[in-house]
Amino acid sequence: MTGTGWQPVRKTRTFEDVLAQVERRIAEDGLTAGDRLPAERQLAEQLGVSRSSVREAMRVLETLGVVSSQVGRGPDAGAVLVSKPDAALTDLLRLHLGLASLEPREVIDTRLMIERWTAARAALTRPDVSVLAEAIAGMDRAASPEEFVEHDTAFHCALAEASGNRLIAAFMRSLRDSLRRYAVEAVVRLGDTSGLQTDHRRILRAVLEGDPDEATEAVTAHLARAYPDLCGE
Amino acid sequence: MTGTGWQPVRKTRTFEDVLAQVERRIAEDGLTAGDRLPAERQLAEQLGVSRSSVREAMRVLETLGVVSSQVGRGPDAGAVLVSKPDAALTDLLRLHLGLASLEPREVIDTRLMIERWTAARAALTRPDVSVLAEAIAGMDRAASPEEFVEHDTAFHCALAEASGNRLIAAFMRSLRDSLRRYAVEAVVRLGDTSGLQTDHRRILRAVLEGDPDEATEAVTAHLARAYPDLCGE
DNA sequence: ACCACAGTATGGTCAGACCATAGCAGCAGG
DNA sequence: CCTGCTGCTATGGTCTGACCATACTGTGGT
Repeated sequence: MTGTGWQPVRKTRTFEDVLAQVERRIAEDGLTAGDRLPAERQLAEQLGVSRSSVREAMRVLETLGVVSSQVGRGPDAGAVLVSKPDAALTDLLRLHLGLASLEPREVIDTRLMIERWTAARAALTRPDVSVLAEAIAGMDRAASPEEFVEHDTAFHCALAEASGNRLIAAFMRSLRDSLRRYAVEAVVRLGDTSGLQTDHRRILRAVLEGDPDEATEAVTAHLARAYPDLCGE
Repeated sequence: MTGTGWQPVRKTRTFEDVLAQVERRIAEDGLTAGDRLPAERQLAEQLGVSRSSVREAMRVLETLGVVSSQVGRGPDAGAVLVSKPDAALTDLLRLHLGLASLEPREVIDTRLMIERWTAARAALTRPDVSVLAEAIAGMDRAASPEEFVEHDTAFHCALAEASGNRLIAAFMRSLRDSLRRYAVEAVVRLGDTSGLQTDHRRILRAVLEGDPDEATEAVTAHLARAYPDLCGE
């Protein structure tokens, strides 16, 4: 694993073989989140490799949010299959942003794309809007830009959850994590948050009334207000 | 690293400390793709940890598409910073699909979202369409569903590249990799690919004429034809 | 019934060794 | 002077075996 397309003929490393075996076992045995993997020493013996190689494979799986390792003993100890792609996506975005191999504009553009989609979807599914309303109230009470952004994140992530697509929701959470700094900057730059709140209420109203086009329009206007230099086309 | 939000108070493991140090060094020294990291043994000595811990950290960075390790000696040997998020995203999607923690419908929905965005963007930027035309010609020549899907993937990925957003383009490539099986199934199920080709030409025409709304409409109709059971809302 | 304690399986870390690889430096021969 | 071979060396990749901290498990005493 670790990439299907690779031009170099590079010999597969031992830990990659372990990864392939584990993945095969997951597929064949139909393992899902909550199931346990064999212990490291046991797996090493089964596959005829050293524990180091097994550990490196575990590290990869852990990075991808597929397993979680717990020390100690008992039913919850050892390597357990989980489903936490959020951390992996967050790390991915943060590191590539740090490497300057992704520009903020690209990440913010992606966020706009996701927001438009989730808003329209949420308007169609008529979700429970109490979380959204609570987030707006939290922003009203916020005493600092950081606190405002915290509730703002909750609002937009709740919208993403409401869309019913876990992949897109996970992506949204990771994007917000990576963009927290820019979000705070945007709030500070604006100074007044009343315009943003007007947008939030307009989005909430559109979702409540089940009007996907209006919801899309509302989030577009919202992000254009927050990042005026990036949303002009 | 490995996730910013974590409720358990778990003691930071050594390799996580190494990751944090490496990430700090990347940020402080302004390292970018192409720069070299210290050798494993050297890094271990500098940080006062064992080589195993350094290696586990390297495995994480490699999984996230941030470094690439080359054996041997010389300027290209050792751990080099790269920027290859594709493999990481592909592995992420494939594993979570295998774990049944993501359903195909969610991944296909995500694809629809991205396609609509990239088509509209491509129509606005008026890209070089020769690659798109060549992909369509390749599909005309295709002798098998697999070959057809190969050129189809090239077409849609080229559209994503044309949008100018590397993050979204990378996501698109990963989605196509993960969905290859479903794409082939869809082509086989349809039997006749002339309808799909009509769609492709319509998309190309919309991009050529710089009509983003028509481009969006065209890809939506295209995916509705390919996955009729998933695109009804 | 409860509690204290030893047993044990787990992941986490370390030290040290060996291997294959691939560039590099030096030397021998033209 | 140039060319080609050869040994050196730094690199990642792997293995072994050890030790630690942790947290459940079972036992025995109260």
